Amino acid sequence: MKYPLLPAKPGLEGLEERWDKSWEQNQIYRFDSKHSRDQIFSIDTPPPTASGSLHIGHVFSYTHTDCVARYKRMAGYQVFYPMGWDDNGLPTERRVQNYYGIKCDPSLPYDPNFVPPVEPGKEQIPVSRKNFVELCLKLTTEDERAFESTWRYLGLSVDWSLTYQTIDDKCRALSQRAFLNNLKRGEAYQSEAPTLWDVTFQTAVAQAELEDRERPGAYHRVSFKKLDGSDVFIETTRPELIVACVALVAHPSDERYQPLFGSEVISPIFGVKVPVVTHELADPEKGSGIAMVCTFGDLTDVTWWRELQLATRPVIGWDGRYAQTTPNWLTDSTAIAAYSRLAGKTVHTAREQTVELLIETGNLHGEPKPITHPVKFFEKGDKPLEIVTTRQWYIKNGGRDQQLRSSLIKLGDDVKWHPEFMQARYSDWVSGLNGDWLISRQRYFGVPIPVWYAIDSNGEIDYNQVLVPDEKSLPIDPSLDCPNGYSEFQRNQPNGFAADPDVMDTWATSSLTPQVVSGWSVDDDLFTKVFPMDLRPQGHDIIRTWLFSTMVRSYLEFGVAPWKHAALSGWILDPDRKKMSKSKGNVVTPIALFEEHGSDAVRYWAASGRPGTDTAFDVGQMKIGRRLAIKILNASKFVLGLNAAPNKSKISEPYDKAMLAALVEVVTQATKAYEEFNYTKSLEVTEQFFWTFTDDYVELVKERAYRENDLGAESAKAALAEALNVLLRLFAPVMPFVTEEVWAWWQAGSVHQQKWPAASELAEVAGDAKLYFELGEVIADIRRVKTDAKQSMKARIANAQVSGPEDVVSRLKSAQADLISAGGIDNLTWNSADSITVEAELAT
RNA sequence: GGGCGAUUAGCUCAGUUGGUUAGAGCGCUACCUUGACAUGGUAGAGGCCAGGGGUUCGAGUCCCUUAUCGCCCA
Repeated sequence: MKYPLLPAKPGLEGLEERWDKSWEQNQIYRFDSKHSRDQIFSIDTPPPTASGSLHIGHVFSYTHTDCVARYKRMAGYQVFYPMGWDDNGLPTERRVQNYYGIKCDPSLPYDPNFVPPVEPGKEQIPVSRKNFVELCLKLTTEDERAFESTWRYLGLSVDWSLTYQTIDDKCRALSQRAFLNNLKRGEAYQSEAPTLWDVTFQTAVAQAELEDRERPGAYHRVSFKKLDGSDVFIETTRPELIVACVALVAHPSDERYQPLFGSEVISPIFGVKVPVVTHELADPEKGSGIAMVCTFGDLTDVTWWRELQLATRPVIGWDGRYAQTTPNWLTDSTAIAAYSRLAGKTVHTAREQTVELLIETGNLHGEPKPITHPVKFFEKGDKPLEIVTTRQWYIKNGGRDQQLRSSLIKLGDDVKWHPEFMQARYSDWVSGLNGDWLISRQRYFGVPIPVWYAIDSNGEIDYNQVLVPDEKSLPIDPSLDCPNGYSEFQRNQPNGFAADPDVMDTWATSSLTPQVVSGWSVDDDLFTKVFPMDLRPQGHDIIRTWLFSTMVRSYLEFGVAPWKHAALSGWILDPDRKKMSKSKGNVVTPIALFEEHGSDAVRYWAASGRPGTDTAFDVGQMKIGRRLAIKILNASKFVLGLNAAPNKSKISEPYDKAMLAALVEVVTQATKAYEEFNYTKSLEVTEQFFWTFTDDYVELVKERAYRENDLGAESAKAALAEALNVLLRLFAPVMPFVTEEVWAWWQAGSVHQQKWPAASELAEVAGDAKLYFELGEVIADIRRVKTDAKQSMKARIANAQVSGPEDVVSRLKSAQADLISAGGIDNLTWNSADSITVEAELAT
């Protein structure tokens, strides 16, 4: 057998572009739905956020999934492996604002001729919502093109014909349909309630998007007046909310305040009478033990307000500023004058003003005591959240329904978690929920909430009269489309209709990725074949958001878990064990790494990070991967340069059979590892064998293989070719480019469409693996003698004596010709001993 | 404060249901250019398995505890 395609000097350069093109042309990874459910393996790929850049952490986790996908494909499954882009939502808005120097003003009319400036100016140009959305789409399309080429360079075996965007028509329609189903079943509802609110983005924020940050604050000791004129002291970090105070609260068992319970006190500066109430949550240890309840300083205030049915006195508006009009609970002239110093101010300024007022009125006692305390932030925001009362849409998630909560926790048992301990993160999160899922966002680029409201004859919007669209008309934009039975001129008119102005939370759409890719409600045949999906790979940091919300939507719609397996990948840490992030400036761009080390080498590094384990960014590991890739090229070139071809009937030598027996064991272990999604283990056992194969086996059989017209040579060549054939397939999931390159030198088709090696393939020629390891040990001992004597490996050994147990010696004798030639031994003798020992003396 | 995870060679990590003398690669040191490979190869040195206590014939592995680090939650 001659191999005309075998290169004289093999190399890794250019493999990525060449094979990506070939795979695309030959549609190697195209999903074919003409298979039954049990032959299909479906993957619910995480859609990366389009408005950013792919970083090394993405490369890490997506490689893991790709290794599993490639294994499953070779193991005989039709792999359903789509890619999506998460392009709706706030990150895109921000990127578009900064990139073009524009901002969205929904009150403006659409300008079809608007062209954004080449360079963003100092002042952001206001544009209509439609113009804004158009620019979002334009920029995300460009970003997504770049993402796809990065993924192709990395060698992800996705079927690119299945790509989706969370903002595309299909996703918007599906997201709206799912919402309308939730609405129909009573799982989606609107409610006017205190809501965590980001004043910068002017949008509501869900529990899952919260972040506690340590911030400096100060306890201000402030006096309220009892009705008898004496003082009662509270300590507060938010004196600016005195104007919004509705009660004082203390623990029911607190002796100090017993006489006050049920009475009223008068607030400083504003002279408002507020009741003194009791509640278990009031902490006697904290401050003076009695606290001010306001509308709303924090979530505890909301609890007190709700459970004790206190008054509502809102002062902070959606823009984070104090209301211009004087609140109606302030009546006397000093209070009104005092409020004029707060009206229109930010929270920060109002606090300064209130402190001044407290000093002027003699109600601040002592210096404020500085403290550091956790303050709630929107994870993407940089101002503390306020709590404002707004009308919002919610989806039930068990946060207020013990039965649903228990069902969702139990649903976690229907998913197999990798690693297992990740299930605890899920259960803990669900157990700790304290409200339903707030899905409406007061933003522009996203999936619109697909409803309108009737307007009564007085021109007031009636939020109880929700107008919904026909399913067939989805996706709709209620600000552009009309509800059934109305016409456009009735928009915002008495007896007409008004659009819901909000969009849905990004997670409200991305929680539906299994439905999106499976063709739910669009392609029933596909849906039954790929849903529930086999695998959800994702980062463990978004268990509370993406994983949980996906469970919720699937449970509400179908009553089942959306996947059989969830594989949680770890994070990439920089060499100082810090999480890599843009703000630290320690992010590495993937393309530069691919070009420097080769994609296979980068994948090798990624695959050496165990499932669920945080892994250090390590260029050294990529260098090892590169060395392995080069070794694969060279070892293959050696085997094929012998014109070797697989032929089991020619394999006669015991040592050749021993090597194949050892390989059978590797196949068994590598397969078992992949069945547990443990690509790292599989790579490790394969790699370890491969190095013994090249260092020991190849060296030992080399001379025999070079002989001509010799049965021993035929045996060696056939065994080498059989082994190469198996090894290339074992390496293929981790190192798709170099294995494909070598495969093409001597085989037809793509290695990625071959069968995963089975132990049974080699069973008939597998001998006794023990000989493989024992002979390796002996040759290593021979080499050591030469190294110790600082001699070349070519140096002759005059006399060698190999000792060992009888059975070992008899095995080794069956390969003594190989040992003599590889070791350069002139005179070899055997001896009996308890363990293998080698004595050798160099020829002079 | 609660939960989860980690701690093994200078570095990055394996170490299976407890079972001989704890492994690999990188780095380091020495040597070798041999008909696949210098983008190599051969070998060597290097470890109180975080500390303490316990269970056991036997513990890196199981239990308790302390410390340090990371993450999630309050």
